[in-house]
Amino acid sequence: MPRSTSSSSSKGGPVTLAMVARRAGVSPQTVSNALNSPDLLRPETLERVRHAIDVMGYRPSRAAQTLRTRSSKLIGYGVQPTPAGSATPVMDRFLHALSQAADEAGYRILLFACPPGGPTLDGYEELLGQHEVDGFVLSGTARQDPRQAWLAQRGVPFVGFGRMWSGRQIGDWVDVDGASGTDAAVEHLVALGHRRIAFLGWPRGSGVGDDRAEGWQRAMRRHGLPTRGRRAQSVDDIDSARSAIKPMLDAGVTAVVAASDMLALGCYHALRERESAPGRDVSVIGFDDSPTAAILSPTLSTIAQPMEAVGWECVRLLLARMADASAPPERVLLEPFLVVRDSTPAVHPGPSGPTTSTAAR
Amino acid sequence: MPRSTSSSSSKGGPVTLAMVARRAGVSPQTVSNALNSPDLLRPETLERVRHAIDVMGYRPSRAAQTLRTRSSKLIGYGVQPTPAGSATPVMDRFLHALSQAADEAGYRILLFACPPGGPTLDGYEELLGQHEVDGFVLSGTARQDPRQAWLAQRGVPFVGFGRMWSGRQIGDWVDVDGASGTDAAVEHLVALGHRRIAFLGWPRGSGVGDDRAEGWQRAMRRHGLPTRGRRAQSVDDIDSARSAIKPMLDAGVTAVVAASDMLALGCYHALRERESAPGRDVSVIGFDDSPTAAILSPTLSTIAQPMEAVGWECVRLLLARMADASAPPERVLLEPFLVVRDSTPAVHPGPSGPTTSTAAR
DNA sequence: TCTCAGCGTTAGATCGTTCCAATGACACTA
DNA sequence: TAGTGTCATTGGAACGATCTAACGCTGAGA
Repeated sequence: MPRSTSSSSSKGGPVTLAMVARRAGVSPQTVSNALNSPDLLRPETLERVRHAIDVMGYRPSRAAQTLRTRSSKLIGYGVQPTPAGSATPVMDRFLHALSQAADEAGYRILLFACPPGGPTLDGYEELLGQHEVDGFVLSGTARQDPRQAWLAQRGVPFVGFGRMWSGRQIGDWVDVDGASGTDAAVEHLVALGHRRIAFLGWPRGSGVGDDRAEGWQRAMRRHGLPTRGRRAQSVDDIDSARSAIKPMLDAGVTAVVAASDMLALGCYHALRERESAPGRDVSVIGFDDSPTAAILSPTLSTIAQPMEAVGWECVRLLLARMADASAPPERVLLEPFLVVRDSTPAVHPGPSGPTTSTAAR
Repeated sequence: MPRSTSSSSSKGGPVTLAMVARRAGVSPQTVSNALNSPDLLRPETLERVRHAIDVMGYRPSRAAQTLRTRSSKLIGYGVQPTPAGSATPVMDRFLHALSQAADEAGYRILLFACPPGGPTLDGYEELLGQHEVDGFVLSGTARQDPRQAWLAQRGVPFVGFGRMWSGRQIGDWVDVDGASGTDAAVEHLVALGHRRIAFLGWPRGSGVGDDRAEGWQRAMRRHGLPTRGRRAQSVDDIDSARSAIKPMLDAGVTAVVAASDMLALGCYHALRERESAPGRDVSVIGFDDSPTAAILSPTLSTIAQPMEAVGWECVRLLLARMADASAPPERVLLEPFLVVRDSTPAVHPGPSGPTTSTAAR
């Protein structure tokens, strides 16, 4: 393994295609072909060129490639600062998956700062104007997000993490099936013997929140369980959540499915206030698997979003879109998964007792 | 303000320097000068060129600039996935500040995936080989981090977020003064009337942990308070922390300064176990201001790291290094700040009572 | 009177790569 | 033998910017 990467520091500039060509006794174009269309070369020539490349530690210059091919192999991603204490707590996983998936396809992720307020188009325009990126990954796509339409209009490939909940769907996106998550949460609780299961969600109108509520509702109906009067709503704040869930606890629910870990924590507080214990007296399931969930006491069962998979899928869809701009839009809905912890113990000793034939223990 | 940015989509390719030159009635080079050294142009020519640039919506092509100047205006940053439940909870703030600061200087941040284990050099080598980046920002610099030496050896500009705790200092870095943070924590507690203040840290030998311990120690000494037998240690895990702090509580400490929020949470558990209440009976201060801190009950007072400032400083130092490779290394130590919450209430009704003249209220 | 530095601008070469059209060598059919 | 086609390779021209050296002219210093 020669791999003398030091050659770049041995003499003046870096190793160029022409230098490799001279050494291998071929023309520059042949070296280019050896890299981009190896099947055009005769095997022995290919071997010779490859050897020269290896010995000299040659790496093509991205700048020159970009200039010539008009493709930077860069994907733009706008980082927004976390608004407050919540949201995207696992962004690093997403970003890691994103760059890893990009890397494997020969792309890289280029960051740029999105202003804290709503996402503006300035940053996107600038990156495009300078032909710096081939496409974008959007995240935190809100309702009525102007970016999708703006990008679509000028034919820029993009993929969103998150559906558009209102208006016409534009472009490709990857999202997590919140309904499926809360559905699974209900399934889990029913299997543990619960029948009076409340849902603590956000005020109606937020797409994500309504989606999560819907999964709870459909699972309840499937099991013939009542949903009327079992649904509470609150903004994503502990104290609001605490008071919002009280009536449900008064009504004797034995389990709560919350639309976020923050809301679930509100349940914890409401329970403690009435000297009940989360987990022991009332089971609680959160959503998002925030870092906090694992260290609460009792540790919080929660629905986790497969952030790595989201990252991979974003890159996959984006590459497909860049390969074929006219392909029909692709939308991927990923399944979240339930992380069972201590807030949903296996034996449910609540007032109603187990009603299904779940094997205890 | 014409600013017809649509011109790039009106006809074939993008607007080039030559096109602007033709329109302004000057040579391409003059347009280049208008952008890079405006003082070379006669004011009227400058105005004419600028007008043409504006009307045509011209933006220089980064690829061409990079090819010619051999400077990509890109800064590399390796994203590591969060190891487990801990660390880098506020990475998005850091990244946002980083890209914003870079943007303002005409640079951008390029991500690449660092393997989960130790940081390898492969990624850095590849980015350098292709001349994709002008410098690096390193984070999570561990003791004996090989990257610093490797980069320094080949003259690549870099700046680390985090000191090197062992071995010779290499290159520029930005770090947060942990000792100053714990010092401030002790100051705060003393002002509230506490005198028996314990420190719960990590096992000796970790640079960061020892640094934080040192601040507690020096502040205690300054106030003539005893530190012997007041220092507990534990790995960053709730249960370990809980049992580690027990002896201190038995010894009657009225406040605990912890080296991390996780350890602080261990204190909470230890206190509850003995039917004491964090905040009411014993004050607790954590470190890092993780998202969890604000939602614990009682909410946890904690030392927050100025992540935005760290980001800015990283970029500042890196740019300085790129401008002058032979300048003496610069090291920046930023002050963390105390976020006062409910775990350190103003009135300390512990067994010893307030000893200083803090206004009760 | 002669030299020379400075003025704002320009022509031409250059960075390292890929695209396009054309090359020569070779085997195949007619 | 000439014609046709395929294959592997090549020369030259972009891509869009910046760098260097020089343009013709003016006014100051010798």
